[in-house]
Amino acid sequence: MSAAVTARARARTELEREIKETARRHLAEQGAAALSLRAVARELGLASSALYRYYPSRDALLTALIVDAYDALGDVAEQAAGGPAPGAGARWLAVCRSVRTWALEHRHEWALLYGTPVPGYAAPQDTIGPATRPARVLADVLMAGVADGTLRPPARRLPGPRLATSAVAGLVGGSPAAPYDDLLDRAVVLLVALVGAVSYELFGHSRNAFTDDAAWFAVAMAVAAEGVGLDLPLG
Amino acid sequence: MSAAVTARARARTELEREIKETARRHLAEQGAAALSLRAVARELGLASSALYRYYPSRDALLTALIVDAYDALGDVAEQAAGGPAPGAGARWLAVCRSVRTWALEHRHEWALLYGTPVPGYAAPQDTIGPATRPARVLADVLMAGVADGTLRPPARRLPGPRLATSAVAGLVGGSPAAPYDDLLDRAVVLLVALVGAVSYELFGHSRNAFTDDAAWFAVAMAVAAEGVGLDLPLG
DNA sequence: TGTACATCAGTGAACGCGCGTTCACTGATGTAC
DNA sequence: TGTACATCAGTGAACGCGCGTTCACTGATGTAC
Repeated sequence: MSAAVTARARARTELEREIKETARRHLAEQGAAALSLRAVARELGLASSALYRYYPSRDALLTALIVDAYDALGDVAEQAAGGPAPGAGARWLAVCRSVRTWALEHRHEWALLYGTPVPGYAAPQDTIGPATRPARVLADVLMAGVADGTLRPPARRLPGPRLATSAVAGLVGGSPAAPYDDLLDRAVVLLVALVGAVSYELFGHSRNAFTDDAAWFAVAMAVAAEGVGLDLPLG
Repeated sequence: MSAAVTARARARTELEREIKETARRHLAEQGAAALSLRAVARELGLASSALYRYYPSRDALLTALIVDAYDALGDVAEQAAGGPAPGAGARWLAVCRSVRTWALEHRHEWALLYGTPVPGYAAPQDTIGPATRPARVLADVLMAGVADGTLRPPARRLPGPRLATSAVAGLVGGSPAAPYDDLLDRAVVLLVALVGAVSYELFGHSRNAFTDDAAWFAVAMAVAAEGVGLDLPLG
């Protein structure tokens, strides 16, 4: 047997998939703290020790789930940004809405990405790339907005030195020129408002505060965007 | 013996304090998930069962810590709001800074309040009052800003119906009149931006993004406040 | 094509750990007369 | 002031639970000649 892929290799790939899928379901139902290798093995009818042929530790499995979650969220955001909406404001609003929807459908995965860090767990290198995808999406939308004029320059320049590092500037291919030279410092507020608003709702802090959470979310994104020179098309 | 307070009662009060203090320290060092009754009892030289004379369950102890944390944060925010800074913008910036400072000094307590909800733990009634204190502080600052004219009315009215419920309106003593009639919908963005920015930094998402986290935080609060008609005095 | 050997997935028992909670108990503290 | 009784803080053993990880093993799958 050597038909490019052996039966053993196929079985391995398949079980690898099943393990991750089961783990993801447990994560979705109980949260990261309750994710246990033994429980996953039990459900798959395996000895718990068998999982160590696939992941060297619980943390490794968790890392795989984190990377997948960042990628799923990144896909959703990129797709929304690439939609037909005209202008940076409309595109950003579409991104925000898609992120919120994904978060509502994947509460525990959202918590894993943006909630309290799992104690004792240090995110390894592999997560860094996927984690910056939403920021990249924002960067692209804003740069397009600068290019097509749908991003207003700020009314006045922020005082003091610029604060965004070259890591941030790298996302937009270098620091923008005047009159947008304080754009990077401003822009991260959009990310913070997005993540903050979603977490605020998801973690239960806006309970009983609004008659329509989805509508308020859009308002919040629009209000935050005003400070960045972006007009989000409401209603 | 009945000198108003018996020796037994004094001992009880004292031990109650020690339990909470020890629990709070464990929480601060390890996070909520790692908080264990047995560990607290061990450190105090007690049998673990002894704690049940003081708290009927682990969750009850956790609730006490949550209430205390909300109150500590509320104290800090109220004090900052009552400071000498003139105008709503300066006062709100002072509040934001004090909240951030408290959060940096009490990371796990912040996570307990605004991070991922503890799975299986349902916040009881007792936490609701203390939890709304920061919102009350914001409400007071804004109302003072309306009164003294340091809060700009918005350039244009938000489209659609108002979304804030009467629970929110209650914080400012009823819905504000024109031209501030969409103020409540806008204002919650300040809260979301504050909590969002602090969590973003604390949970590690802004690592390597800024040369000066404290300075950027102020910028972020100022940018968010522009959409609410509030000028924060930077630099 | 057939055989000898190497690889590797999965097993099951074990180690060592810590947890929340219950319960019958003891002995000290407080109270009523 | 002294005695009889009630209250209550704290004990220590036990119940029942689940976890991550290691290790020597077996038997099937794959490979080289």
